[in-house]
Amino acid sequence: MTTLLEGLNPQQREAVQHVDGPLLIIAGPGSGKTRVLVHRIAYLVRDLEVRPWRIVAVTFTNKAAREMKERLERLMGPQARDLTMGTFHATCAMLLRREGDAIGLDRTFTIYDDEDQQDVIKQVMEELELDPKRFKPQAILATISNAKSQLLTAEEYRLRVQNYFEEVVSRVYQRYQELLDRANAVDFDDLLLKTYLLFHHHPDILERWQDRYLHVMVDEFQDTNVAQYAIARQLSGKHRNLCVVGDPDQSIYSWRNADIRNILSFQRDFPDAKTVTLQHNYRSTKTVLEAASAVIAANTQRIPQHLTTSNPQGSLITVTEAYNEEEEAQFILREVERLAKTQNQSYRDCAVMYRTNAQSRALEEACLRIGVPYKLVGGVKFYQRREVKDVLAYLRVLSNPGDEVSLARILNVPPRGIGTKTVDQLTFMARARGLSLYATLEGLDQANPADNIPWTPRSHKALMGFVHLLQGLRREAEHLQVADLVEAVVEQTGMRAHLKADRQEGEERLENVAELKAAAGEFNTLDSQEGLATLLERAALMSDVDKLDEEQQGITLITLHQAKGLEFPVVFIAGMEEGLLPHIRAIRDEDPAQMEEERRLCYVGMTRAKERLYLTRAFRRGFGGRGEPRIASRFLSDLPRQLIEGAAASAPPPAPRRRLDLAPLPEPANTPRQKPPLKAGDKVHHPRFGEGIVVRCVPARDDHEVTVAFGNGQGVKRLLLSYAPLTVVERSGR
DNA sequence: AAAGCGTTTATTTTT
DNA sequence: TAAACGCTTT
Repeated sequence: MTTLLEGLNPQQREAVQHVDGPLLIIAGPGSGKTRVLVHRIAYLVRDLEVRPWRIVAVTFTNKAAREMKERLERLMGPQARDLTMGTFHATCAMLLRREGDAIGLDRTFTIYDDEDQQDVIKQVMEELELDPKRFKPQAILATISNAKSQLLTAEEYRLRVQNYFEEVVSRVYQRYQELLDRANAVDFDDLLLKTYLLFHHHPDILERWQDRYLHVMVDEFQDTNVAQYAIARQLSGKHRNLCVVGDPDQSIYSWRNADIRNILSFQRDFPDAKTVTLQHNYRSTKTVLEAASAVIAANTQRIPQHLTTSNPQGSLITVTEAYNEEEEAQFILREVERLAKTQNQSYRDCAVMYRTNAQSRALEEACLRIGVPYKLVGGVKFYQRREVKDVLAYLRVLSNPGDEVSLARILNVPPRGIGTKTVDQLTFMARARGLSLYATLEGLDQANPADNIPWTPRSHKALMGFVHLLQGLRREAEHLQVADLVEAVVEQTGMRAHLKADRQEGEERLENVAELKAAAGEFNTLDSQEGLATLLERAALMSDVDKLDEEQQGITLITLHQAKGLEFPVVFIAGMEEGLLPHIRAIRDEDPAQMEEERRLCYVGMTRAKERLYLTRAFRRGFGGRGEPRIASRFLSDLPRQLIEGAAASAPPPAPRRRLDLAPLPEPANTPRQKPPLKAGDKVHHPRFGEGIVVRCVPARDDHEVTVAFGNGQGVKRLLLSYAPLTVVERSGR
């Protein structure tokens, strides 16, 4: 038996050993916080004889939970399986399945994803005769989500309405919730809100769980929202052993309503909390750490950290400018190849990170062209692909016939002659009779000609066929193993035949369906109902990072957000440009808080690197066809010069290269040297922004960066002289 | 009812 | 750019 405290530094040891009362661990990147959490749990179980089932640990992704559990199994054997470990959402789903009865939630409830939610919102808006152009469903949904994250129910939200938009939201929220409740469905936010309400209104139930959980731990605390923190407090309310781990500098999910103030609230709510700070980095080279620290230091709303490392200085950070997106990707892959050949670096050691998913395309294409294997994280999520969701919708209805979003989705999938008009009339009929859609459908079986049926005999026959199909499948669902049920659905609904008929994408779609069946196979050991429920829950709560396989060969393509918590020997961050990182939105909104979050995102990306870090950008990026000229990210200028090699250290870059294997792009109309630099005070004209006055013009690479203040509320723009279609209206006096 | 066509429009991050 | 929408045709 190894000693659990061996090999820990004093601060880590302090965190592991503080087991009585609240504990806040501020853990810098690479400071071994997972190690601390794992050892702390093992210490509790092995040395202090806490029963594993009395510990709950909440992680940010299912993957993190799985890995932690695996490590714990190695330390303490199979009893690690008794630990409660998962994301907030998964943990709450578990609690609600067990206790939901108390708040009128049937255990077969369906979890609605973003797409399902939008369907409901649109339906509600139609019902309330709200113009989706005036009020974007997206925006309404986001506002509702925000309210829920702060534990505001529809009623409570209504009391706080401040303006007309919120008034509209309030009405939609009310009806939206009615529909969800009636469908025995919850959305992501409900998983949290309803858990909170369950405990809030049923102190007896809360007490049972409070008794059970002697220790509550929360990882990635900086990215929790108000509801999540409230639940953590509820659960730990009795024993007060709440341990939270986080790093304010790595808070990057405020757009998902994460509230960095939770850290301050924690200190206020638990004034006796012990705080441990982990600032020694075991991951990165000195160079990487210094550079990242320099970038994050520019944030004003933060507590300064001093990160240290005993790791070697390591190689310089490479900053590269490519002509366009394709060349950027090509540079990255050439470099990957070079490292593989000369540095004996394996593909799986390399990751390319970017701000937006759209950027993955150029990278993917380059991988395919050059023949480098890759693992794409995210993009179009597996469980959200149309054909997969269609099959899942059938399964959801079989499990929970009240799920009207799914029922509406499959009524005519594959096409069976039930058109929008028939569906509308069916919905109307259900409303009129006060029945669910499903009950109305089943009722059609006994319909007699006296009921004036508002559709043609042909439609009626189609509807009856559908009813019988579902009834047959429901019977089979009772005894079939999940994978076989998937098979039955694909076969009997005619989806297989329908997909086969699609020459273009049919094959790929069938493969996806087969993959779903394989995923279902994992739950074949469970009994039919349990297996079905587990598959549906997995489909709803699985994230893409969860599926990332470190063992698999290939470079990783991943967004900066998803990269949180991961590490790679070699990291490329692509698209270091104004408008991308920081994102245009943070610039346009001129919101310092958003801008600081962009900077944190950059920091998170940089600190993923263990040995080598590359920051790349493109002069032009395909956006609406013809590439627009781009300006270097402001974050690049925060890098200490001596840590950088490559173009951006202000040395002139190589002239834009032409790619040989593609048709040459047209040369820009004006090459830099033909255009005399402008001077401050010059009056210029831009076809889009109109007239403006030059504020500044400085040499940048083999070009000039011009800052122009435009009139007409266009604001101040930074442009590249060679690419901006500027014409001089008037020279300032000289 | 369904496929096909042209137009618009909006561009982040995801449990 | 490309997705999503709405309109028209078959």
